[in-house]
Amino acid sequence: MADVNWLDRPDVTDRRAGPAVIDYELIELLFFAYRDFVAEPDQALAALGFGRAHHRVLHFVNRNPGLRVTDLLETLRITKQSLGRVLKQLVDEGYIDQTPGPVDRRQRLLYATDKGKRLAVDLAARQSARIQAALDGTPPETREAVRGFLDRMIDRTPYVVADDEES
Amino acid sequence: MADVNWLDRPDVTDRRAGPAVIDYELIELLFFAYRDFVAEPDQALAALGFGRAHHRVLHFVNRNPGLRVTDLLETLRITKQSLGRVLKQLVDEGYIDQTPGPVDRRQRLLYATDKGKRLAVDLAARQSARIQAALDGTPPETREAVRGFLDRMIDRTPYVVADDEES
DNA sequence: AATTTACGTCAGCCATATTGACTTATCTGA
DNA sequence: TCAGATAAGTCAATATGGCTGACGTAAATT
Repeated sequence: MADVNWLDRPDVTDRRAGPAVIDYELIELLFFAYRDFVAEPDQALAALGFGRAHHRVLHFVNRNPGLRVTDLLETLRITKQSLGRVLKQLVDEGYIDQTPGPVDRRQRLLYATDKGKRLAVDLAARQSARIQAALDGTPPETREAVRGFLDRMIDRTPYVVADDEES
Repeated sequence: MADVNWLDRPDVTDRRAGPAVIDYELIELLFFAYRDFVAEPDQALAALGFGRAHHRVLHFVNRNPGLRVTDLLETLRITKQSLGRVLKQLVDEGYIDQTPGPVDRRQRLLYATDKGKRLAVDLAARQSARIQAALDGTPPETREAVRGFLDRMIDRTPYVVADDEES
């Protein structure tokens, strides 16, 4: 059952049709790192009957009190219907409050309740601990290099929400 | 519709119950970076009637010719039944070949076909291009810092496959 | 010969996403 | 003022990718 030694392996890929060099190492490290990065919160959430989708919603609401539903849709890049189900559960179970926007009363501004804050912070603390362990003993430049790299991995082209109607 | 400026925001979290400092910035950058990292292959795959699951299987088979089904299960950390579905499609549509193990004939060693290799390389090239763009203009230390960070983000505790029977 | 292993399969379930169509309330601009 | 746009919610159907549980079969191991 010898482990497959994925990391630091020779590149045996047929690259006749591809570019000169493909960074398989970082591609695979990103896959494995992200897999384990989300696995820990997933476990904690499962005990509450929640999933990854609830985590994302609660996280961004907690981080941005008074967030509008539309903002959440753009951030998560999911549809209103997908969000609806998950958000409803979080509201019903007392993790998130909705209040009408003071200026635009069509809006339902979202706030994490105390219970919601506690869960959000608990999950974030686990993930942060993993990050800090991975940075442990490295100079500040390491975190800065990682920060810059991840930042530049993000699409900067403005995201357009798939037109629901108007087509 | 002003964008929510997620990055570099003040930490408004109630941390009474949490650790002194939570690295929200890297937590969120990881989410956004990974979201966009997989979104591009997803689009290309959708045109072929495949999904993210097919991508992962094809990728690791292509990278490790002669991989056993068991190895793939450990790498992806999914069940045999889940793998079965997507693997069968990839085999049926000529992206992956299965051949009996020369020494242990119970094994079905997996190989990407030429067609499979072409798709795998095409997808990897897109992801690699994104990575290279994110590293563009940075010194070699940046890639090394990222590599080390991601590597240390991976769980090192040996993964035990959920006992199917033997319980 | 008995047991274990590698792999596959049937059946059903769940979570998360999708598209499309429609409603309600509210805001905004000509 | 009122027509149209916008914010949000909802119903229904569908797809994908996971899961558990239960079996089956062939081949290797002890």
